[in-house]
Amino acid sequence: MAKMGRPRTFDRQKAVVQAMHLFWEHGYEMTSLSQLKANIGGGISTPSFYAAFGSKEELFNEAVQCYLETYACVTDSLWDDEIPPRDAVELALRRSTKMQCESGHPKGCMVSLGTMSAPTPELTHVVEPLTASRSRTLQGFVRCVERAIAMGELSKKANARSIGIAFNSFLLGVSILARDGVEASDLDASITELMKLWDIEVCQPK
Amino acid sequence: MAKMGRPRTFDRQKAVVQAMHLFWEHGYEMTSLSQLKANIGGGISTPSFYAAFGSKEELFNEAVQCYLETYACVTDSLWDDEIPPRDAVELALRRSTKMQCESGHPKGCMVSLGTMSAPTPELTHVVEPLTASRSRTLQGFVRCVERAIAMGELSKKANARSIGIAFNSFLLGVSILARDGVEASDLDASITELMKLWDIEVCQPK
DNA sequence: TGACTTATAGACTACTCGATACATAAGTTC
DNA sequence: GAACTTATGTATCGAGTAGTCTATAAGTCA
Repeated sequence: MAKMGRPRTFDRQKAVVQAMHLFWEHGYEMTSLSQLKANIGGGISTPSFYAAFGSKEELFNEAVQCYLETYACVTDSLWDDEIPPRDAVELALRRSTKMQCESGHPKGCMVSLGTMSAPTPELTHVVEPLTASRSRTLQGFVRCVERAIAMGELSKKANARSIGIAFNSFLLGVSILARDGVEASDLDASITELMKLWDIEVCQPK
Repeated sequence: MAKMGRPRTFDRQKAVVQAMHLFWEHGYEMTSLSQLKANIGGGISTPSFYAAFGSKEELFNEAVQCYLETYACVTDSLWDDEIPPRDAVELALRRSTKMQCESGHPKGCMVSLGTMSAPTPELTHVVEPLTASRSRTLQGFVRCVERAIAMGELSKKANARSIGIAFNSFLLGVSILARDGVEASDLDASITELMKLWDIEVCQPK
């Protein structure tokens, strides 16, 4: 049975993607309803917007969900136990950096740059999924180091949390550098340097 | 000769510092005139604000200048040729991280977090001093690595720009981690790990 | 055909934004 | 004292914010 009532003049899923790009670029608060309406299916009216999405906040949540299910997957290797931990870390860094510098969408990572998106305490909950995702990624890096220690690849003396924070902090910084226009090749080369941090912790053969 | 006219009811320099803290926390756009007025000397009126500072943008510029001349000095070691380059890098990282986690002002670095402060192209110039400062800091890190190579401390094969980007990206990430509530001690420990990146590039004695 | 359902368009609400006009208050200088 | 200078308070501006009301258009179902 087909849907009843007057059909929508725009593609709802495409609209969520367009909204995601706007929120990604400008943050939650700085993306206005006018911008969103203007960029959805060649422009829609206010009631159409509210009928389709409920509110700005609900659309933001959908956009974040969409981001997490697509672009954010570049760091999935951090939780893949099939991949050797060193490769998992390097893959996450290289894939994420490459994604953040791609054309066709805003530079940087929506999750990282979302720190400033809701500067007032009342709006903290809006941006909570982003905070949670950052926390999860940090845990992912730490987890890989822990796995390497458990496997005997890294020394038992290695500080998993400190090393994990180092990799994670580097990756967060990439968002800002990508926004500032640093070339993807430069960032990729700096990952090669950063990975030496791993190699220096490797257990020396006796 | 004392100043003519009715005296101001608030301390202008203190007001700039208070404004700096607000801009630091919320960014340029998300800091409203109401907030600024309310937080200056127990509350001032609109005309008093404009008489004293000209406009929101001019006050922001003053606040940025104030930041650069005070808090931002934590990375000054990067341009101090009296300090051995490795120490200069480590000092900049540790001092900046410590400052970013201090209480008494917003967490993170105003310069780093200012990326998102002016999301529209028309406002890019407002935030230009912050962009310039980020670029300068990156150059500072690269410069230290170059100095170490010239001194023979680091291998001639070392890629100064890549290594500099790695240190700089880490430090940019610290702003986001500090906002997210990561402990200063954890960040400091991760600096210890990161500095191994330097040591691995050191010329091996033959 | 007519009842039902959903989306649309235009007008409008209450509020906040940054910024200004005008009259007045509070000082210094002569 | 009067003239001058600067800051202040009240009241307001036009624009933009998120969101709502009412009526109508455009479909499906019986």
